[in-house]
Amino acid sequence: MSEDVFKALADPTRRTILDELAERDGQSLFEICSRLAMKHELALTRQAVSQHLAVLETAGLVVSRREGRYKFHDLNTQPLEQIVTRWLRPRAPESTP
Amino acid sequence: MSEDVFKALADPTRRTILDELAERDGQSLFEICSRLAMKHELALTRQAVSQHLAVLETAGLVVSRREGRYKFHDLNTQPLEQIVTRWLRPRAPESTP
DNA sequence: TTGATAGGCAAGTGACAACTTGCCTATCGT
DNA sequence: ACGATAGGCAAGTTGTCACTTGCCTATCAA
Repeated sequence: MSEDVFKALADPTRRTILDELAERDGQSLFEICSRLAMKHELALTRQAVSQHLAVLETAGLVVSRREGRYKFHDLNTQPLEQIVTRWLRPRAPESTP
Repeated sequence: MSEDVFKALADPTRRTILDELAERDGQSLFEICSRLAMKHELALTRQAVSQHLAVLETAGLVVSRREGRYKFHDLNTQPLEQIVTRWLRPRAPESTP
């Protein structure tokens, strides 16, 4: 459902998480936590980030894979494509008549 | 600010308004109200729709022009383009190595 | 000028979402 | 086995957002 995608993108912290995953795929929860703290001065608890990741995963924007006690997260940009084409009408060099 | 764009797109009613403006540009507040009621069974007050339009206008997704006692609203898809390219990395035929 | 129409401003309410706190489970190293 | 590390679950709180209600301004028609 694209509803979940829009709701997931509504939060600035979640968008920053997507930025970080776009920069480097396959990060664990703790890696994302420290990156948010270091690079973005976002001092969130581990649970807060975990909940954000759950929202992103429900939206399909993040895919996770478990390996042992680690859980790695990957970015999935596929749900983004449909949300733009929703209002972008076929391009005409001039505006519509 | 793209922050406003994401917040504007977070609400399903606002997305429906964008749908209606994509279908027909230059609608007044009352036209949008009745369209939401007729086509989408969204029985909102005039003020509710007006507030939604204000949010969309702040985000730059809707541009309005006043003529007499009427205020016409037009869709502007330009702010949408940047929000996609934010995470869409350069395309490779296969997945990243 | 009066009434009707199109829209605006501001305070109040209810619901949801972000975040925290506290506790619990699972995997790895020694 | 034991401690440490990586993560999960659930309840509570606070703030924000969507929506309503009530009143006010501006334009047009008669």
